[in-house]
Amino acid sequence: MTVKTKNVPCELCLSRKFSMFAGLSDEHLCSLSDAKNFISHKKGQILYYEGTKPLGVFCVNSGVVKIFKTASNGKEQIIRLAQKGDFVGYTSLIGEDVYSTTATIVEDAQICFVPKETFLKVMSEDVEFHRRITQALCKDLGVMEVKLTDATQKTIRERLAMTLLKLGDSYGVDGAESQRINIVLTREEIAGIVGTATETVIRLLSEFKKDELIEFQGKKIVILDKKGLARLSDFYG
Amino acid sequence: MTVKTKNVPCELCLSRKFSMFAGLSDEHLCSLSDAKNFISHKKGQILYYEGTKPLGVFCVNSGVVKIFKTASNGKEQIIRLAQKGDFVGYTSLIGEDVYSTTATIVEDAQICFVPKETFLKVMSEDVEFHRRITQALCKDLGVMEVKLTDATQKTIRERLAMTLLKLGDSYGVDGAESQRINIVLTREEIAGIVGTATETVIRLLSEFKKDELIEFQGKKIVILDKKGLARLSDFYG
DNA sequence: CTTAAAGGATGATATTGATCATAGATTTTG
DNA sequence: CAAAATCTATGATCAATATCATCCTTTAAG
Repeated sequence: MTVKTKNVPCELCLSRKFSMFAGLSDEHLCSLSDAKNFISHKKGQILYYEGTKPLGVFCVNSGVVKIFKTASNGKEQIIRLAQKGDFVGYTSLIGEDVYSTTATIVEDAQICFVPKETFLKVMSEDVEFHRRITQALCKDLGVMEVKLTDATQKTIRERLAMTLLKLGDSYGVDGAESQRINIVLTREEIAGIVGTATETVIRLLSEFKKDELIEFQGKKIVILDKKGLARLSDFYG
Repeated sequence: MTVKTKNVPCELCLSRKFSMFAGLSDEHLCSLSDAKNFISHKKGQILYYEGTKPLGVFCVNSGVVKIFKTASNGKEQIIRLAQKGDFVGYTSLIGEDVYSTTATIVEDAQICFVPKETFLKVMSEDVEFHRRITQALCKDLGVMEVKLTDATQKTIRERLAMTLLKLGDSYGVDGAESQRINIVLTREEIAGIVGTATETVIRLLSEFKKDELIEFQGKKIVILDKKGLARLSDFYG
């Protein structure tokens, strides 16, 4: 169930400092603080559905959100995972379009909802903020270009190895000789990131485990051999 | 060879009206006109290479430009084709990054080059223009999401059928019962759009031809049965 | 606490599509 | 105009991976 907790003022919000809201004037921070809603979400809840109209922007304070498209065969293609400090749903809002994706909670999350008017107002008044957004969009486009190229030109094994390394970068907790990916994803969700069938992920993960590239700790994956995975993920290595 | 022709002033440029430059003030148009370079490019020439630093933005007046990434296996993944009115290379410029793609001429083109400073100045001074750019970026992101999803979830046959339909939309010349795709692409380039091997494209195209979905007119493809292709391109049809 | 549902694992099988090889057709170039 | 280069075409083969089926394990729900 969604729980509206007492609003933490944006001025005091820690995750803000990692977000595009960093650098806003006090005035704009206050108008955000006033207008926003701070809401706790449980795993599985839905932030928005593909095809519906954006009413505002979500700003992730904690937890993880998956943003995906549902393909015509019913499978989910995960476009990205959003965590602390990330904005969700702003492209559709700014692009004045319906949501091109669906967003659901993967790990219990606390998320601020900033209404459309407030967000657009800040954006139009703070040129620097607008510029940061534009830049972020450009970076995102670059990332998507790489994803598309990888999707068509790399094998599933390579893409899975890459995916693990990237998850390690974003959610990794480093140990002595290993890195635990500190997020629980089902095999189906990993398949949704890689863009493959669930069974294939299961098989390849056991192969990686047999080859001592990774191991399982409960529901989490531990990377044992980063270089090995990197070698696998590249075409020539 | 690149030929610098007499600059057509932006005020009088027809293709401008289809571009994001539409709606600029006379003052900004003039500063563009003064700073830009109008250059004729021949097929095969290169606008920029992946990994190099953007020095400005290209605005296509006529002709066709392909924008692609080179995968680690050496194959080209075409990200998009740009034609009259399209901007090329602005994401890397705005994102303050090196080019993420390479751009080359597919059909003889006339292209304006607007230097970085001029472009950024206009962008910072004209909020509306900035907003249009931001919106275009959002749309582009939406397009890339669809492309990624299709790349992982659709078959090559489906993607090729889709590609033909989209090329028809962008470059089609309608006849009585058919639509000629009025652009010359090699099978290798089509493969680069679809994200597959050249041989596969050749085989599938002959299959489509045998099934009377398309025919060849010289080096161009004519769509005979749009609905048939649409049915093929969808998962359930 | 028992049952149902979801997730994970594994085998068998089929198919798609990549790769390699070769050859003809067309275009470009010296 | 001849030679080289590029493009198209087609066959043969093979590997990767999707799909289907089944079973076991874990988690969630009544």
